[in-house]
Amino acid sequence: MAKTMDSAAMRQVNKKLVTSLIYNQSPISRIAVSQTTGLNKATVSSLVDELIQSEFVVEVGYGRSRRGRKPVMLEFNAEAGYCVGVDVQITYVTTVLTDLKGDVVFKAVRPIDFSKRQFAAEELERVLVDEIEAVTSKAPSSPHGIIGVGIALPGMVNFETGVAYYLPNIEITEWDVRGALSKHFPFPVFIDNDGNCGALSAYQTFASSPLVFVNAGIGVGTGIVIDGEVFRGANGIAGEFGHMTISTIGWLCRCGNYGCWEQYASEQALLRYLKERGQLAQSEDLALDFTTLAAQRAMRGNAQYREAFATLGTYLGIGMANIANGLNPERIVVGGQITHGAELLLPSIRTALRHRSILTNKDVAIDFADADAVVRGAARLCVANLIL
Amino acid sequence: MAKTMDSAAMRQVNKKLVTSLIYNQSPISRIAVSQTTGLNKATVSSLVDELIQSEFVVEVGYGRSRRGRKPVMLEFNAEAGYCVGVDVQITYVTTVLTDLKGDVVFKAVRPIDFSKRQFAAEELERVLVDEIEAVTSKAPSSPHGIIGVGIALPGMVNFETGVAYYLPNIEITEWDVRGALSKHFPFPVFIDNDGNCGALSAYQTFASSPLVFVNAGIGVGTGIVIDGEVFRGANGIAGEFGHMTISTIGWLCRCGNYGCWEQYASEQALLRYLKERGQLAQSEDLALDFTTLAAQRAMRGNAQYREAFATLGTYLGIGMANIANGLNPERIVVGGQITHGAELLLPSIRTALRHRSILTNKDVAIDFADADAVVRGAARLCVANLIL
DNA sequence: CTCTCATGGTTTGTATGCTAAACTAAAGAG
DNA sequence: CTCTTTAGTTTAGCATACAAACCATGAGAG
Repeated sequence: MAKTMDSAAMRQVNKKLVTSLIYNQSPISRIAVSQTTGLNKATVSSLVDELIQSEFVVEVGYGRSRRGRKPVMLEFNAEAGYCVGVDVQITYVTTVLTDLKGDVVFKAVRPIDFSKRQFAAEELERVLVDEIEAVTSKAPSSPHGIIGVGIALPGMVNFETGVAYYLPNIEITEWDVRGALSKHFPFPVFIDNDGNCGALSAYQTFASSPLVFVNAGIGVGTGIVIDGEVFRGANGIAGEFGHMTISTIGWLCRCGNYGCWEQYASEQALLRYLKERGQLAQSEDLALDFTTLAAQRAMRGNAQYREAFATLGTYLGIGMANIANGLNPERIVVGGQITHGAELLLPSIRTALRHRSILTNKDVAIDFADADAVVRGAARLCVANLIL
Repeated sequence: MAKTMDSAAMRQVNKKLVTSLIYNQSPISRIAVSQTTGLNKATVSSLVDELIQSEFVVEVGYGRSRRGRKPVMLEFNAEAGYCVGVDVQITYVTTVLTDLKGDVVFKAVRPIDFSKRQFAAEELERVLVDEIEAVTSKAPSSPHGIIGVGIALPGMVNFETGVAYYLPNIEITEWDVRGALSKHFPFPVFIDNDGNCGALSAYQTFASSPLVFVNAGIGVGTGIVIDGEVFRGANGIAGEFGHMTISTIGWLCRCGNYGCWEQYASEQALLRYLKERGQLAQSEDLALDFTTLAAQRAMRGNAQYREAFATLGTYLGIGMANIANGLNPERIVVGGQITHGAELLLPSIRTALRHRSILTNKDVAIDFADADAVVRGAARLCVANLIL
């Protein structure tokens, strides 16, 4: 049943609203909070008192006013606690410690090539426990300590249950990540698809709604954020636009289908475009820094490389146009390894969008995320679910 | 700013919850409402009193209980008021009067071929006013009278502002429908895209979330309902999956793009498939009952016609798989003229979905809507926005 | 047929949390 | 120094939900 309201729930709603406002608009005075939310200033004072009590908010001196008493400025206390974020990729695991504002305090990258051999879930579990322990030991002491850990996984996961259905490449199925990790840690464990994590961190940066994150690396995944919430669909597996058919008789995809977008807009695709142009041997395989190096060559003026990126951009744009037509997002953010070629891709992405989407979607805002987007989004899971 | 809560808002939330429950689960007792919502029975009694006072709910006798006092059964009073729904299509305008439950009380179809000549907005306005007046005069007297009119339009419209951006085929742009009609009627006027209206009526039938409605007629439009709310995107034009590229070098679409889904999954497409198979002359054009007649031939065993429908079904399924992968809907409902060939289409739709979508999306529920889905959804706009 | 008790629904008292308005605090202007 | 403006707190009042006591009703036991 949908949620009922009572005074406790009412206060919770208002408290969240005030918290979010202070979080996003610091420094801000009580009176400004009252005015922008519409809440009575007495109510705001009382809510702020609670937030100060719990140390999530601090008073940071006085602001300006043309006449009369100066406002007391409030700020969200980023150091009230810390979050752990983990990004599990096929070739490495990145772990970060962030403050509550999402700023990275400590970061560790551990190379592990899941594509080389079969990994057992227990083995990955030990790696994760190690990395999380290493990172939490770096956390400064704080009122709330480590509030939680968020884990971004490359595959189909259920955020609600904490179970990973299926991680392709890593070849792990039906793994209860939350159950496994909760045994080791006193704080809550969140898991999500890496595309969703990227979307969450992009939302923190841009606050656009709806926002679509396109995670283009070895494959293509997407995440959708609507009104600040990750959109998960009926079974928690929404956002797999990477397996959208854009060419009915196209390339065979690892999913068994033909003509999936990810066959045309991923690093794998870039590799193929370069092979087609005779720039790489057929035996060549994806290295970790493949796109970075390819982008460097293209930037140095190699016409074949530039064309390969242009082609990739066109196909990225075609898929983005499809999504734009369907969801009419306010903004699309591109992340993943492919962003190393951002400047090379953007013109052809824009062209494809203008040709292939309708009305205002032609001019949808496009941005590129930085390399840490996914792992910061993973850490963000804690803040999004526990505080805001 | 997001919404704040006060006691009035709290009551409104709870009242809506109780209203919806009675609306959907009639007949139901106060105690059952209390138990399923979790609201205190005193609260339920007080809310129900208000609903009875305003005549939206009536007591309809006693239910059963194993021992003790019999429960007083409550029912939503479908005759407390009436809604008008209008479906503007290229060849006709359908107008219905429905009760608050959405049952059609009166229906009128007026053939008007917008494709034959240029229609001015004023001309269409007069038609709509005529039809709405005709239909409202049939409304039985009721406590709340006509609560509103909802208009489904085939094009890009802004639900919030009541302005139609662009109606292709009818060739009307930037028309303030709400402003024009509000002058003539005392009740509120809602407009929406026909796909969204279909989605809304499908949601009433199935209550699945997320739900996608695919409106396949002359073109293909879609509507998305998430948690009972139509998803409209940033500018109110979400749901144009009909212009999703499924073949990058495919047929030219009227939108200027190549390979749009609607070029492969609409009645226009069926016409082309039949021409390709030599079953129709190249000069043949779409008649109003084209698909109905074609389906009849196919059902009578004409192999060429059957294949044409199978091809159409495959392409419908490809687009549906794309949407399913991206949105992971609980259910996809197909509506529009194409549903006259439902039985012929379903097997190939299912096959395409199984091949082209991932995990649970392979088995997403598929249903076909009846012919009145869009116009009932238009009427539903009133109930959805004014009562529930 | 009467008593008991389970079940449905109402009444009453209380707690919570919001708002409005009065009040206090502080600072610039004249 | 006083007035006025702005920020924030205190107080009083109100709406609403909840809990518990209370009333109403009917089936089953005896």
